[in-house]
Amino acid sequence: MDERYDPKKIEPYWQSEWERADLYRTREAPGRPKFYVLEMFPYPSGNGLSVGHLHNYVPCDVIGRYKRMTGFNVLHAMGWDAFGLPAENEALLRGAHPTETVPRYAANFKRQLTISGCAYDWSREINSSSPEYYRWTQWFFLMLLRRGLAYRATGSQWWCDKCRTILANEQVVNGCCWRHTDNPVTKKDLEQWYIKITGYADRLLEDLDGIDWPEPIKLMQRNWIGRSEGAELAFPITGHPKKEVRFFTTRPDTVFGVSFMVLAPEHPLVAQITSGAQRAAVERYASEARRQSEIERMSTVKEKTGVFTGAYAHNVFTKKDIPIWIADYVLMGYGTGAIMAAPGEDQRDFEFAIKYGLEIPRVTAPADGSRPPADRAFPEHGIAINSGFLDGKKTADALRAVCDFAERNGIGKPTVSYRMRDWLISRQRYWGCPIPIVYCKNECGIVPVPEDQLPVRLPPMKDYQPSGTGRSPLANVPEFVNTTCPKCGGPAERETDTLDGFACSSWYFLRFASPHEARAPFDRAAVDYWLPVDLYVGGAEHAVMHLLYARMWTKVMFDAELISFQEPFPVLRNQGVVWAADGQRMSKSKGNVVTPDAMIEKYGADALRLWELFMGPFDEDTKWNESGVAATERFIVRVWSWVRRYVEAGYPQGAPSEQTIHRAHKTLRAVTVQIEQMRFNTALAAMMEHLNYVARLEPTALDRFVVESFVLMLAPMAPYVSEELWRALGHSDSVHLATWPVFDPALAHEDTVTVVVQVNGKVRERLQVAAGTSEDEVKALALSSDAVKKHLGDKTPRKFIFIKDKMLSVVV
RNA sequence: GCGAGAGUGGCGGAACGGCAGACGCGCUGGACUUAGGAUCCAGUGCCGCAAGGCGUGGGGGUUCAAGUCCCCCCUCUCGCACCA
Repeated sequence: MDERYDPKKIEPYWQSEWERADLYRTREAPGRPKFYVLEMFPYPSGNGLSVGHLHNYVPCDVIGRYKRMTGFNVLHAMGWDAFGLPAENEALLRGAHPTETVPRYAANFKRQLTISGCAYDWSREINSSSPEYYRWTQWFFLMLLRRGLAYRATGSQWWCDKCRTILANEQVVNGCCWRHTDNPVTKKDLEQWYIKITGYADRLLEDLDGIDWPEPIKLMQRNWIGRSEGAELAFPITGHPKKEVRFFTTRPDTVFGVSFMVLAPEHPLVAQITSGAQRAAVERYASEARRQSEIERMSTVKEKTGVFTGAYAHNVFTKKDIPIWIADYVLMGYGTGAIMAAPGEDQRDFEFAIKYGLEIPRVTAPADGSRPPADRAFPEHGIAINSGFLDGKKTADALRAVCDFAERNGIGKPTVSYRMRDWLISRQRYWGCPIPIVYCKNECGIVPVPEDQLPVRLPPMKDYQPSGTGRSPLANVPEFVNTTCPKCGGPAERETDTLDGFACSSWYFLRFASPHEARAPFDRAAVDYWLPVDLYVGGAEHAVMHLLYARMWTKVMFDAELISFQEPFPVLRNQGVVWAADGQRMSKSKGNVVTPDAMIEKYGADALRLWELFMGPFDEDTKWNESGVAATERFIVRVWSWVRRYVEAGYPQGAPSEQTIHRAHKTLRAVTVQIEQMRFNTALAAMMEHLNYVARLEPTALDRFVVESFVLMLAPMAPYVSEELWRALGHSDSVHLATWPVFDPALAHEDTVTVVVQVNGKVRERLQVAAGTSEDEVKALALSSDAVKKHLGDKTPRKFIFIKDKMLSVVV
């Protein structure tokens, strides 16, 4: 064993030894419990990994290695979410083609993860942009289509007329195009594919209760789904005998207070009912509303605006005709795109009514009998007033009464509305999974590509420019577009849009179970064995979309009887964000990125890993500080010297003191418990504390258990140095195939404890007593203590509170 | 605006309602050294010579006992955006 710890020497050596032994290959092991640990599917960016990314990968690796040592058959694999906008943008800006860059970048990620000591079964590596993979993404899309969960509808997208292409939200900067920052973007209507995720809204909501996820994430999903109960009602439009305004409300009890209605500017009724006199103003307002950038629409300080359509609806409750307005605060995408305005009970309607001088009836009074406030709306529940047959009813009762009335009279019914909308899955992009659909020019219409003809391959394109029509660049490839109809054999065109990248990441966790299965997306037996994922780890930024889509696809597969579980990730944890030393997000443009490569070069991978674990709680944000890596390297050096002295002494089976044995077991207990809880920082602190003690001991005051248990505890966290130390201790098998040491609870138990004596809540004495000492004994000891006597003075204790092995509180 | 999370030494952070500051960084002193940005030893919340007192963003409260529980307020971070 070398005198000096030299990571540059041992890390590459063990790396190649492990590869030679194929150490991390997951082998089927019947009879052993399985554990599937998974990190969120990364996009292999050209910038490579930073030390921030490792804050996810290293902890997962520790869990995987730890579980393996405790007898689990562990699945830990890695793959690439390789389709997507960044690769395409890079191609457009720099001419670097994704078919070349993606494998190169992925290889770089793999290299970085490997030198960082992360144990993946690389034989299971997958890549969502490979035909072997996206063939099955297409297969899933067709399954959704078959089950009535995919449909076409018009949706509007951002459009830059200089790029002559569709823009993603993130490509719209200050209302202008990202490449033409002085060119305002507009909206363009396109026929696109949607996934009917709203049909799963209730299940997605209910099943949150049964999964072990961080509460904030669950809450975000609940808010995103945004279930609200209410009623859908309709009022006839005056002067248009067959037309009515259908609207959703959560407060049907306020119908007697409805003094006007508001439609979304995009509402189809607008064109039909607007009066001649108002037409010009309405059209002007509608087109302005449409042009508004997201930023403008998001502004909360913006004053409410709107325009009268000149048309009236008939409030069937008050029997009054009420004006119909349009306003951009009513959104076409929610409910029916129309509202009944109850300005007395809704603050937005109130503001609108004030501004345009509309009537503000008050139909809800506070339950305490006071009057509603005059200067604002009263949106809380209360008692119905000025409301005909509802008068005197509590809000909840009035609500039901209106629903009953509406149902009896055929003007509406109770309804549930969701904030969540269907998933727009079409992308007008080249670098994505082609949508396996053909449009027949004869009679057949929309025809799915038969499964045996999958995959629809992405054609190689050397130089792709936008089509200029809003279709993806694929529209420029005649060999791709022109095809024959699978049904009638006649001329047909292929769908040129590609699938949203979230489609690829909605099922990848299944693929790792049988990554090379060629006849199906996955092998049922392998999925039954490995899934669901036992521990899923990723950033909170994926709280909603990815996790919701993946959950929905899982439920669809369950319904299709392809799998036997309904939740893909029963346990989810979020790692914290590692901020750069300057407090900003690490990014190449800010020049504050710290790479694992640089840290490994300077301190070694083990030191980097330990610092990733030690720098703070795994799930909390923290700031990068390089001096910590130097500190964990020092820790490793101290372990090295300690073990080396023991090895050089001929690893004696010495005579450790009772205290040494106790400390070894206590540390082992702490580390075991804390790794299970993913509290790596305190686990490592316990090991440091233990080392501070044992490092002073002579080798003859140690034994194999004391030394080896330490090396074994270190193994998941610092795999290289622990392998080297393990071999130096005379083992011929890898430490990573060894078994996690077991602590003896009796030995880990404290024999002597410090019992604190408080007088009136202040600590006045500390007594060293045997664990389990009785209250009477402690009391006697305490009362005979000078310090306690001094603070008691001549007062008599009134009360004693005794917590065994902890404290005695004396109240006088 | 709504929702969520967080405020503890010079710094990162520990702490089943029960000894606040584990562990580490930094700093101070010392040892060993030609040398030290190496290693080892000691010290290190604040005030105080000491006894002791004060301390977990601020203010109240519950309790024998509060960083931890309750109420009000302040600051920061993240997420969402007029959801009828």
